[in-house]
Amino acid sequence: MPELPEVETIRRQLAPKVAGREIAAVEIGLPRLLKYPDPACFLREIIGKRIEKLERRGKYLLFRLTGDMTMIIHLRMTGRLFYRAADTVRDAHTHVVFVFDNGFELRFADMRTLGTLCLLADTELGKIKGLHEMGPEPLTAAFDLKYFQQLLANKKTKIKGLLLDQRRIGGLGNIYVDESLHLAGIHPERPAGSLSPDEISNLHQAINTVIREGIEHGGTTFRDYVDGEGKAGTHQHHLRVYGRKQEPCVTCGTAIERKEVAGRGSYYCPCCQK
DNA sequence: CTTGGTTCCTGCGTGC
DNA sequence: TGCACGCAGGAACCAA
Repeated sequence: MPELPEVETIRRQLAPKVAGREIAAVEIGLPRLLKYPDPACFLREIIGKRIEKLERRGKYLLFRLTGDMTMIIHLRMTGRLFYRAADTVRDAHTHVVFVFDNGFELRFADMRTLGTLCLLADTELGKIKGLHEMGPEPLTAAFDLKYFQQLLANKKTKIKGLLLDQRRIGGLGNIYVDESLHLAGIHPERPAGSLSPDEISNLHQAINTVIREGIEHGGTTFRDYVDGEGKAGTHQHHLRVYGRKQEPCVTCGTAIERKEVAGRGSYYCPCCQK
């Protein structure tokens, strides 16, 4: 499942390839993935546009186009983007193909088809609520300790649920939240407001650490994620708890437990996460 | 303000 | 070997 480090890896890899490319044609195999505008309008607007640069905000990819327009892609669970020569065999579940002016294509493939594509004028980007209302991201100046302290203060909600809320912090998903909580030694069900100042500081640092490590390792390939060339990341070899049910904790050797918290499968060490 | 449930979707693991 | 079932979960949405 692509979270901030996976989407950033894709962005870094695709950016130099798609920047400057003109979109000569688009093949829409599964129209319902185009959430806005309707497919006919989408086609009419995007043909002939050039990609000026590729940006990312949280888990969204932003294709900045000529004519002050932006195409927004969210990969959700199993979405993938591939930059491939037009004469190569298409990957399974390829649903939308952007044909460039240089013999290459950008292909959107998605096994579960939960991913979304939108095309908007820059002035109407506010229509994408998840983007517009997104909180600050780890590793940015806005996500400082003071912001994080205020975020947790007096909150009764479980810390895991709070960390997953994109309106509060942008880009975290299930894997990196579990990793952050383990690194900081905090149980996922702790009420957010119950964390001590030291715990808040440790967790803040842990979030930045796991996100930085995730990016350095080219993302986590737990099941489906691959980058723009179809290559797996390597961070799965560095996971501390996620997916390690009944395996020994890397810190204390206690068997890792799995439990549903905030509606998500959650892994934690019952010994070092209190 | 909050939390919890539902929906979307399909490959795969499990159990019989 | 085959089949039914339920799980995986990001985010929008709704109800309480």
